[in-house]
Amino acid sequence: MSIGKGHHLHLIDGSGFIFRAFHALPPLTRKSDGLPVGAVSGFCNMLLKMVEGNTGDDAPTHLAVIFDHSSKTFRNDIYPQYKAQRPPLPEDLRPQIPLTREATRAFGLCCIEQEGWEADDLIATFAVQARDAGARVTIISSDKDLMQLVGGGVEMMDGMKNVRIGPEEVEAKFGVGPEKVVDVQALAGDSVDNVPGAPGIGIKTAALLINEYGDVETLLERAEEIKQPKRRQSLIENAEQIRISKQLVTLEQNVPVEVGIDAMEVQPLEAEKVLPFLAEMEFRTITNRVAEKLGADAPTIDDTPKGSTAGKEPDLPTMDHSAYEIVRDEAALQVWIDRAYERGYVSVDTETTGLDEMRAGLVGVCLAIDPGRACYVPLAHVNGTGDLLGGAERAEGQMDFDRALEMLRPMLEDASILKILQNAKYDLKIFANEGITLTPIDDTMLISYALNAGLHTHGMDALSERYLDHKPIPIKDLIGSGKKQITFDQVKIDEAAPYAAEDADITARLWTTLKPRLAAEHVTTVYETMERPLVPVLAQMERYGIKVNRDHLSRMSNSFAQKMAGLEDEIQKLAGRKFNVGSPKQLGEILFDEMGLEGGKKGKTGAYSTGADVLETLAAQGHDLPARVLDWRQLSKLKSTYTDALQEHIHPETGRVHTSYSIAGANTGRLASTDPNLQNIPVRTEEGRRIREAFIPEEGNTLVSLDYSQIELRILAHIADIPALKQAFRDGLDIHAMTASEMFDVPLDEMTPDVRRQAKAINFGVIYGISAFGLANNLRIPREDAKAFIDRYFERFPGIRQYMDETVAFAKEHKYVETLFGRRIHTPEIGAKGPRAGFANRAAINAPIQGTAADIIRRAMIRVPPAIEAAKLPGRMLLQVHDELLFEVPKDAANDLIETVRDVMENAASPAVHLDVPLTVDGGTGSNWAEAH
DNA sequence: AGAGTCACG
DNA sequence: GACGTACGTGACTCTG
Repeated sequence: MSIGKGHHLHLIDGSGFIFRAFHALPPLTRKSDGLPVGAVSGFCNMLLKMVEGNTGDDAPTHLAVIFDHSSKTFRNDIYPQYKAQRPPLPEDLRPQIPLTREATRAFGLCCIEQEGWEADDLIATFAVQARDAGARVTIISSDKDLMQLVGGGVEMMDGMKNVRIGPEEVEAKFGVGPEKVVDVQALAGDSVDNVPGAPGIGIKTAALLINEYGDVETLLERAEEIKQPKRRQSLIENAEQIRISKQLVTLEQNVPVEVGIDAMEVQPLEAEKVLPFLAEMEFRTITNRVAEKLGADAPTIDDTPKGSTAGKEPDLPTMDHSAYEIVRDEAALQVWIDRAYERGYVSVDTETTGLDEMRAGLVGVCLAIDPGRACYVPLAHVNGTGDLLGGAERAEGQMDFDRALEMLRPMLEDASILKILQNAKYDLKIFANEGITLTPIDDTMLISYALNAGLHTHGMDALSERYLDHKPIPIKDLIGSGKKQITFDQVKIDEAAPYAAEDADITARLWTTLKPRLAAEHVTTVYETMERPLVPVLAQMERYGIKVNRDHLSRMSNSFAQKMAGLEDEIQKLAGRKFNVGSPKQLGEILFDEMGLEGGKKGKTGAYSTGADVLETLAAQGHDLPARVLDWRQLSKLKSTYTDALQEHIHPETGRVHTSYSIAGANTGRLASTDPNLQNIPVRTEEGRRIREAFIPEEGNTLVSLDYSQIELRILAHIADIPALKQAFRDGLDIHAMTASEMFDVPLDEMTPDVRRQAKAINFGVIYGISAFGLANNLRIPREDAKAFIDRYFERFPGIRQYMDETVAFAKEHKYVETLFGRRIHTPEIGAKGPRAGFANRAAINAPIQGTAADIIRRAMIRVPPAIEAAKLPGRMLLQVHDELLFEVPKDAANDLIETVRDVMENAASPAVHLDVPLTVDGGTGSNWAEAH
């Protein structure tokens, strides 16, 4: 049924309502776990009123709730300051935002939001579509920006005050009719949204002028005629600003909407959808009211307080592999897509031919609607393994690959359907290969990471066994291992399906179990601001890769090989026999048994230790063999790990190297780079630094490197609250020299490099949870001297000792520590007996510092792509190395890029945290990474 | 598979 | 008083 005459469309301004409910209602938290739900409660009451109150002739036939999607819209391109001064979302409101979406869907209502558009633009578009089709439209909102839409069958209703707003009410407010509202707004401006308007002109004057001249354009053309000098001057001087203001306040009525108004037809309230949601929120009154209205039994609400970690496990149906469906045709797939739309969220998993997203092909897609309801959609399975002549033939019983993706695409890209994944970045990249942008997403791996970093790993198998008490089917059962390993497309569909669908099922179950704990354990903000938004950013960086000069690496490899051969000969001559220089065991025997050198220490395995420190000590005593071995080892390392291995990682089609970042690997919040690790490319030695020369920009471009200066020490100065350090950073002093001066009473202008070096080692030592032994080792000084240094340091900076003690005490009490941004790093080993106690204490001291630095650069990385786009720059972010970001940018835009990114990086802590020390960022450019750094 | 070594922040 | 230690990572090689 198409919308038209006799129909009545209600468009509810969801975002506006949430804010009003949040501020108007007293705070309310869910009894069982403290989750703030006041706004959700107010929102549900409003929805209920909508559903209940609309029974007469005036009842809507169609209804949709519209939400703002993100803050960035075309208006920011026109005017970057638009809504820029808005305070951040209150902490108590943030976790409620997704819940209001859920509430809308639970009430069986159409829930709409769309990337790049404000709710107002969507409302305008739908209102005009419905009006033009001959239907009546009521916009439920009190937002004055929507008043321009009133008239011709469109009216507004203030949902809270229950007041109708027609053309008369609009005129009473603006002094002009609805069609002139934008002109008045353009002149008057709006301080809340940062619309500039004409200074000195308010609504009254604006209305006067518009009534006289008709519209903004005519007014500006004839501005000279205005008698009042102030007004005339303001209009003439601010003409451009007024025109921009009009663009800002004018709602877009032609948004390319993803949902049609026909889909908004009102559905009857379904008890089985709405009651479980209300019960889960623990809204007793509303639950009972709705149950009564529907003639259904009200579900029992269990709101006994749950322990912070011992949340009651949801009752999940048992794993049943035979319940999984294999989807082989369009009709069957459509049923699952419809279910996803009905539910509003869906678990998704992909099966592919390999683990490297840049080379893997999509083999099948799994969907799970709820725990236990999952399917597998085979797409590219083959029979057998193929032969030398070409690929194997396509297996029977699969739907067309492209057709399936075209059917899935709208759902996968639909802003109103949440896609739940385990390790979302992987699937995001696989779908990106097919031109599909998966959004929005939730990631069970990252939910677990936000909750449990430090307690366990966050892979699916580990999470399933831990939280679902279920061991998933091992992939090896299907594809084998070692030489006989096959790829997933060669697995028979009937065998693949239970494994594949199970993964989506497990993901759905993990989400049900873990997601509610985010709010209960107060890490929703961590997840929402530093984990979830990072996924698409990293996916893009990884897919883009960095160009590497193969010839450069190849030449270095050859040169290293020659030098190594020479050293090997020399070493074996010195040893008096042939042996494997790469074998620490053989080397130890040569050095300490055969040559009888002093200092041989056996480790727990009974082998001599031949680490660099041992060899260096021997070399310093004048022994040539260990000195040669050190040289050999350096070359061996550079050759095998870098010049050789890196070449293998150059992608045949892109000519670039595509690393993969693990988001949930490091306990502290740091990223880790793998396959290849691009976070440990040599830089400390001259020889090694030449490897960085192989990392180059595309023709006409340059590499830009921006890195935080001393970020961890700055964070330490802030957290431990050390006035002298904070002041030194504010004054832009050499922090190590200043520390040395303070400790050793040497004036800054008499500082020697060696004294400064010692102070630097102490500064770093503090970050690591200093010990006399560690410092002595590092500086190669007697332990007593190291201890004296540390005592002196604590004496001069007493806050450091206090920070260390307090952090360990906090860890002992809570079994976790926290970064400034609320990231929790669990410290289960704290309080252990024996040598592990020291480890745990130092890790606890280090984690808030390292973790806060990691949080800051994560925040920067999330803000960089939109900032680059807002500045209309062509640059791309390529790599992250803990405190450094590397970019590729056309040469003529390099300076602008540095300016833009530096601003983002230096202000990345704001507004969540105000640091007492400035963050400073150094930038450089070059035709390779060595130059740029 | 684990230990040893060494590259980075 | 002894324990044995700098924090966080990943890749490669040897070895059993």
